[in-house]
Amino acid sequence: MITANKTQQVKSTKTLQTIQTEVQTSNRIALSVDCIIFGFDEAKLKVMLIRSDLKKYAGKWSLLGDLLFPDEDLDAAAYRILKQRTGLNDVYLEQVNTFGSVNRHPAGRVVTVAYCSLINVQHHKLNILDNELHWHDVKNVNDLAFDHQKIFDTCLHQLQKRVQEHPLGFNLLPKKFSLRDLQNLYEAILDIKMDRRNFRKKFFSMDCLTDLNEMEQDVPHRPGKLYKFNFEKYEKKKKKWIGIDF
Amino acid sequence: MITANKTQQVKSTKTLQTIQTEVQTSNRIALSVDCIIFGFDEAKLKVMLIRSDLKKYAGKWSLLGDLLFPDEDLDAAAYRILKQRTGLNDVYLEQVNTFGSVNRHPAGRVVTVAYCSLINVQHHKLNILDNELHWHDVKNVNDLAFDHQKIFDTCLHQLQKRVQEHPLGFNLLPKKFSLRDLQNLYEAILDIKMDRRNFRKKFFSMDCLTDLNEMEQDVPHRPGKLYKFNFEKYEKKKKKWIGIDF
DNA sequence: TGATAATGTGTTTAATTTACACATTAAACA
DNA sequence: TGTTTAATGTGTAAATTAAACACATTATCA
Repeated sequence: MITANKTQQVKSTKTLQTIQTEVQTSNRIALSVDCIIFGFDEAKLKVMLIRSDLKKYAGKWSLLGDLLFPDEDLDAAAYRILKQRTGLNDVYLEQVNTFGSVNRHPAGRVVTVAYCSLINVQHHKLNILDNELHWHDVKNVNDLAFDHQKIFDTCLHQLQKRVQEHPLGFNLLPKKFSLRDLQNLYEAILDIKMDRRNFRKKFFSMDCLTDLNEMEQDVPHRPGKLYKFNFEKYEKKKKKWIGIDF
Repeated sequence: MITANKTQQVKSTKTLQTIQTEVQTSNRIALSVDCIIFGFDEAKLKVMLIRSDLKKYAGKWSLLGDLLFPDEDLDAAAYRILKQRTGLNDVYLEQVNTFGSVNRHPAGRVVTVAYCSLINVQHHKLNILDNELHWHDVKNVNDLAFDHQKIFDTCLHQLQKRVQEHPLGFNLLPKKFSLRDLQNLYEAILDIKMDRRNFRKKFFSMDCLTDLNEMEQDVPHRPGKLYKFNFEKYEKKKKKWIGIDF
C-alpha cells in the first residue's frame, strides 16, 4: 500500500480525439524491459548480471534490459532481450512488476517492466559470449546500479513465493534430476534447510514426478534415482484452492 | 509462460548517450494507468466501471484510466485517478500487471499498468457524481471495452488469491463488522460457500480481530457482535512460510 | 407468546505436517 | 579386497490443522 495525493474530482471522460492527441504528442515516455535471469548451478541460485557502462554507476552490476520498440509487444521485448543475451529460445518468463519512479534512470524518464526468467544453466553455458556478463550467486548480490537492487529483491521474493505454489523450479534443473538436486534447488531458492525425508514424501504425494528407472552417473557417492517432472500428472492433481491463512 | 521469438545474439551494452538519444526521441510510448476499483455492498462484490465514449466501443463499459504524465510517478498516477473518480484519499492500492500488446488501444500504442483498489463503499457512496460511473456486480461483468475484460479477469483472479494470504479484505468492510459480514465478503470474493463455524474458528485462531463489545444495530435478526481488524496482532502472528504445495 | 432464523460454541474425525531412526548401497581408501 | 564412510531410500509415531457436524441461545416477527 502506498499513500495518496490530493487532486480535483473530475466528471467527464475524454474523447477519442483528445486521447489520440495525448498519445501522439506530449505524454509519451520511454519504456524498458529488464530481465532477471535466474540459474541454478553447484547447488546455488544464480542471477545473470552485466557490468554497467554508465559513468554514474561505474563498476556496478545491473540487470539485462533494453528499451521497448513502439511496434513491439511487451512480452516480445522480454523474449528479445533473453534471446540476445543468452541465445536461449524457449524459456520460462513471467512479468513481475513495473517500476515507474520519475527519477529512476539517469538518462531521463524511463518506466521499466521487470520480467523474471528461469533457465537451465547446462543448456546455456556455452552462450555467454560477453565478458561483462556473469552469473552471480544471489546471496552476494547487492548495490546494483539504478534501482536494480529493488527490482532484483522484488523478483527474488516473488520467485520464493511462486516456487512454493507452482512447479516453476523444474525450469532451473536438467530434464533428469535426482531428489537431492530438487531439494538443493528449493533450499537454495528459499534459503532454508529442509528435512530430506519429509521433502521426498511431499513431492511423492504431490504425484508430479516420473521415476525414470535410471541412476545418477559419475557422482562421488551412492547414485540416486533420476526423475523427470510430469506435467500431465501435475495438471490433474494441482491445487484449486489454498484456504484462508495469513 | 509465453513463447519466444528468434533474434540475433548481441555482445555489447549501450552508452549513456545512446540511451539518452533513444529515451528522448523515437522510442517513446504512451503509458496509461487503469484502476480496477472493487467495492462490497449488499453481500456482493462490485467493481466500478465507466461508460466508454469511444465510438468503437459505444455502449460498452470500461475501467477507469488515464495517461501517465511525464513528470509523474507511476503510483501517483494511480492515486490521482482514484482521487479524481472517487474523491477518496487513503485507499488500498496495488499494482497488478502491465498490458503491452501493440494493438490493444484504438488511439495508438498505449501500454497500460493495471492497479487494483479496494474501497469502502459506505465511505464512498456520496462521491459518485458522474452518471456514467457505476458499481457493477462482478458476476455480471463481461464484454468490456478495449482489452479491459482481460485486465479485469486478471485483477479479480489476483484478488481472489491475495485475499486468502493477506488481510486485504478488511479494506472493503466498514471499520466495525460482524463475522457474518466478513464471511459474506469472503464468499463473494471467492464465489464459494463456507462453513460458518469453521470460518469463525479460523479467524479467531489467526488472532487478528478485536472484539469491540458492541452489537449490530438495526438488523432484522438477532444482532451479532462487532469486531475490528487488529493490525498489530496480525503483524506479530502473520505467516512467514507457506510450504511447498501445488 | 410461540415460531423462526439468525448467532454463538463445541466435539469428533480425518488429513496433513512435523519430528525422528534405521537399513541399504556404492564410493573411497587402507 | 574388505572396511569405513557418506550418501540414498523407507517407515512410524506424535502433533497440528482442517473438515464435518449438532445443539443451545437470542432477538425478531407474526
